[in-house]
Amino acid sequence: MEPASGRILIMSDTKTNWKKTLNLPRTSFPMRANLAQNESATVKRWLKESLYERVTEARSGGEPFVYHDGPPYANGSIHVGHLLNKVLKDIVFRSRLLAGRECRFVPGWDCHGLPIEHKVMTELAQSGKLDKINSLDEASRRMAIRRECRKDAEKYIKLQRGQMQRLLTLADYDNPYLTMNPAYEQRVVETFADLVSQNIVFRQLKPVHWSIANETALAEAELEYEDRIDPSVYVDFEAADASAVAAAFDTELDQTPSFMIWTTTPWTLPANLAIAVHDRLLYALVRLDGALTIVADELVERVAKIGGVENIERLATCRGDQLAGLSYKHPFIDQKSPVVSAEYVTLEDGTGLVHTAPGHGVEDYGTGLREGLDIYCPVQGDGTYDETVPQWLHGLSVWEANPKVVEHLRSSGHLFTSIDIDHSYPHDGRSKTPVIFRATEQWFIGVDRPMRKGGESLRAMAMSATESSVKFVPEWGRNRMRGMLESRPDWCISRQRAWGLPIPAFAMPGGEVLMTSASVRAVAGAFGQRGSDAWFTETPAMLLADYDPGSDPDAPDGLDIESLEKMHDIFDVWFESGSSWNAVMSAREQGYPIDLYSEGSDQHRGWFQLSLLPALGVTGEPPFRCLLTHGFMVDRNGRKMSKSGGNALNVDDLLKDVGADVCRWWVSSLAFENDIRVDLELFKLAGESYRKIRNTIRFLLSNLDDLEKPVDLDQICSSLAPDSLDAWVLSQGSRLQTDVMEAYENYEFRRAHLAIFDFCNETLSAIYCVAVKDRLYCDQPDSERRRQSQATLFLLAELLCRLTSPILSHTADEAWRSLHGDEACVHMEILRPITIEVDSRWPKVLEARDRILKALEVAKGPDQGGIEKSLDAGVVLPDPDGDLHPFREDLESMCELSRLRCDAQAEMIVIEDLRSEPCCERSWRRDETVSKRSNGSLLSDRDWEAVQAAAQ
RNA sequence: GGGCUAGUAGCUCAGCUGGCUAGAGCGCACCCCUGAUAAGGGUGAGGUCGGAGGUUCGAGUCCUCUCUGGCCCA
Repeated sequence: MEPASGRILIMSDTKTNWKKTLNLPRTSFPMRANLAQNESATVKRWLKESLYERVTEARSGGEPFVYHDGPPYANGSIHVGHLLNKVLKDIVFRSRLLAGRECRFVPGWDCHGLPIEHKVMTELAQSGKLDKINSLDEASRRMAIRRECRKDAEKYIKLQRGQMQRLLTLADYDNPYLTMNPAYEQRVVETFADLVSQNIVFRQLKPVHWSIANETALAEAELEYEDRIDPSVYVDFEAADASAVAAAFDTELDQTPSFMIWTTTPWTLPANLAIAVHDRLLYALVRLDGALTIVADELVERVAKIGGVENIERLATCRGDQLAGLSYKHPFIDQKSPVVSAEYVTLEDGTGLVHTAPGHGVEDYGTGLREGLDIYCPVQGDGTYDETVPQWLHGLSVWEANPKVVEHLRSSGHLFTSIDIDHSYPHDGRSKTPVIFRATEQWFIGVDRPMRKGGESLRAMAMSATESSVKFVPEWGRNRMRGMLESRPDWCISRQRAWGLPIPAFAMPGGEVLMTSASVRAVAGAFGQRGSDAWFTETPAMLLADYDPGSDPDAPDGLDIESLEKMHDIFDVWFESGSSWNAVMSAREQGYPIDLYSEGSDQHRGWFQLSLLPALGVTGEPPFRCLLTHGFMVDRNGRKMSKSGGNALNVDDLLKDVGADVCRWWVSSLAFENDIRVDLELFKLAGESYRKIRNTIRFLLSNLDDLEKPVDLDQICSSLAPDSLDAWVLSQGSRLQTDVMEAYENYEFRRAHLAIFDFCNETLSAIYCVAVKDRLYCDQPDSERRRQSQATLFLLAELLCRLTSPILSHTADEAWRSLHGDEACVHMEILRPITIEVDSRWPKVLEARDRILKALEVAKGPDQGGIEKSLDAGVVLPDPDGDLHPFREDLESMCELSRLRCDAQAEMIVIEDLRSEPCCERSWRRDETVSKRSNGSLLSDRDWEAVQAAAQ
């Protein structure tokens, strides 16, 4: 743009390349992180340098923080959920180390259990090896399976360990805990021995979810509910005594009525031992197309409609309690059974009269116990009937039996009607086959049994611990835990599989069982020495070599070790992981109770609760002081993620694509207690803000090239003038440090993340770095002003490296090494307090900056003068109190102005157009001191002096 | 079906015990810089706070119901 006419135009006589005379940024710290490649090198270097050992050693003597890793299952590749979990834990661990706490982190893996065994069995079947294994004797067969399972677990531990390390997590990966290690197994069994001594372990016949495919009892956690079509049958059970029924209804009868029941599992009818009614419900005696039957009064019309009945004739009604005590004849077995009352009878489905088979249902079982019924279960482990059922059902599987039973009822005239229904039915999560309820002998830990020591029950102790002595993050975890404890049944700890830790019980010839605290402890010792394989390879006498019945007060009478036989149950894997506070933390003398357990919110019922119960039984104290939970991953539409759903993200790809530090930065940005939306886009977004941090650090580093390092923090802080920009930015840094460390302390990683981001984005990038660019680039290299800002930049760089190191563990280390040389490692650092005096008028200065920037924006308008660059502008700033004047020079830099004048008389900001004034060729500022120099160039005083000094 | 929990700008989130014209960052639009340059700076436009009732002088914030998700159970 041409200057206005009449002004003096000063032109330079030279065409010097001034760029060469500037102190421009230089650094080896690249803008492009190339994380995928460089992070792998970092992982290797940390391992080579034994970082975990060195840093944990260096922190010994600090205030202890006891942290315990929950074991993931050693099966398959890690998924995004693991990524979240492990990164959160690593942020906790590293931030505690940064705070100078003594802390260790032992990673662990859950190795036993059905999922591995099922997979191994499937693979063995596919490769044709299963037939050979099945031909072995039972002990050898189990050993063969166990060997395969162990290999499989080891394979995945190795894979997952590599993946977790690739996430830049720091842990004692050389000495992890594995639930299949002998030392671990010993501790688990010892934990069990303590519970046995508390008198709360017992054996009982109980219907359990039974997987026919795997021939084992299943825990709730192993079930999946899926839709399934079953025959829904309405069956007439003929009353045994018509006159008794007539009396109950207070009427007269001309034929024998039936009780109509409803079930979707006709195969359980051979085990029917009762009909349950509700005391307070009203029941009707009705004639349905001529047949006399009894149904809940409210359901008569619905039932009749389902059966296609045309004529409904209500004869009488009575309450359920009138029916209880009557009896009926089984439709195809020669027996009479009672009508009983039960609270769980509802009018939602069926007829209001509930078919009760105590061997095939949890509620039925409860009723059976109360009414003194047999817990009768004619179905064997393989899902076929035994010899106690009618001949025509012998040997049939329950699924084959369903249509046969229906047909039989139809032909005998007992079937009112049958329709197929589609309903939610429990399935074995692994084999995807439907499960049945079946009564079997199982081992339990009783949650309501009084313990020998103290007389309290586990449930009572757990409730009280939940109420008061455990901290929950977030707080609603307490409610959740409480609700789950209130409703939990006795803990069934036995499983009928090969791949697990044997429950050390021995059968005596008379049917009695040897399992005392001392005998269990003896077997634990054997496991510790020889591993739990010993159960399959050794005799009872060998396993009990250290057991002396003579000194065991609980030993059964007439015990003869030689005549014992090993029993075949193994522990629920939850009992193994639930003993980790003992098998890992106590065993390694890390302390008890543990300061923090942190897992997904599903673990309220899982690991948290199942660690709490054994620990209370053994120590009387909860194993943890604080429970931290995170939510679950959902896809971009908020739907759950699953491998089978096809919406899961592959972690290996993610790491290749965006890098671990970006993933970690993303994790730190989450409100992790809620559901977490995961999508590649969101990682890319995190990548953008990661780059902002990286570039800010890069700017700091690149201006330290010619600075003598290190810089003494305390010396700089005490030498800075409180009204200097450097003092201001360091005071902001000090506050950042306090905020971030407090956020880390309280597991508010998001707060730390935002504080760090805002500091880089606003405090540094937008304000401080912009302001000091001119002095860094144009001042003489060793000018006091420049050196002071460089020292400040150095301290800021160190601060950012330290504060980001728990999150950006690779990048922070990379920057630290750029600052201190390749031998250094930021993760060895602890924080130091920053004390600096700062002028209290700084908020006013920043507020003035905002006003000036807005005024400049207005001045851009074509009708307002059209000054588009701030260096073309001068500003007159109202300063009635003289508060701003001391900051004049810094404020000028912060707004990138050529001139700023504070004026006590001015009433509003005035923008001066300086475009007609000479511009310094080197600094591009329109400074008052710009003039033509002896070599013909146009330079300001400062720049002219700098050029001359450099020339010497 | 039950317990716990979430639903605020396109996105990620703040909004404590009810009192503001509902905030921030990213993204977006426009502009500047080209000596942080596959960078940097400035300004600005975006919301009936899932929906419907109710309590209150006043509700994103309390109550009831409801819709859509998540975890754990049945």
